[in-house]
Amino acid sequence: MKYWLMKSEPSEVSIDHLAERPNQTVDWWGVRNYAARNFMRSMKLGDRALFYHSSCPEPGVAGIVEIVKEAYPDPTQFEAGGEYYDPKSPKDDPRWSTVEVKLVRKVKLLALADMRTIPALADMVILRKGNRLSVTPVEPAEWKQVEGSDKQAVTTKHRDNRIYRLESRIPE
DNA sequence: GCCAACGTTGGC
DNA sequence: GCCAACGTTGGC
Repeated sequence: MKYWLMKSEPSEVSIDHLAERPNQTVDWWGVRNYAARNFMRSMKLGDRALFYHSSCPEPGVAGIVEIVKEAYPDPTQFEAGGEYYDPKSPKDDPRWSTVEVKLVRKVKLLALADMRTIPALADMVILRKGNRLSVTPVEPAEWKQVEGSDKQAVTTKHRDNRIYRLESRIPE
């Protein structure tokens, strides 16, 4: 299984759109960049992706999604007059692809500003200067770091005065 | 709104 | 194939 990061503008599709429709899959149409497209074409069923909010007041990782349908031709490239129409895309060899995802879970927002302070994430593609790719690969160690970032360590003192640490998931 | 960084286009 | 001009992304 591979890991990815996929950007979405919350004004278009936010993590709450997915959370409100838990069983609905989301078609990731509209990618018009070859590098991002190639990453989508290499995605496999069951791969997971960080759902990233971009171009918004607080950019960052808002959730985790799973790939539920592998790459197929993006229908919007053939919609004449549409915003994503590409007249140069051959019908018999479509230029643009899309995948479908579904929500695994929402996470407590891991803000971009905070990601920059986490040493384990220093090499993330998304954090590199000038990076604009809307779909990027994520290293397993980076994934582990982000995936666990909304687990809060709770310290409890018991009667015997020993200290126990529990991992508890923060709601939302 | 600014601007850095990158991708795409098209003339040559 | 080069590269200048232009367009887009996206954080700030």
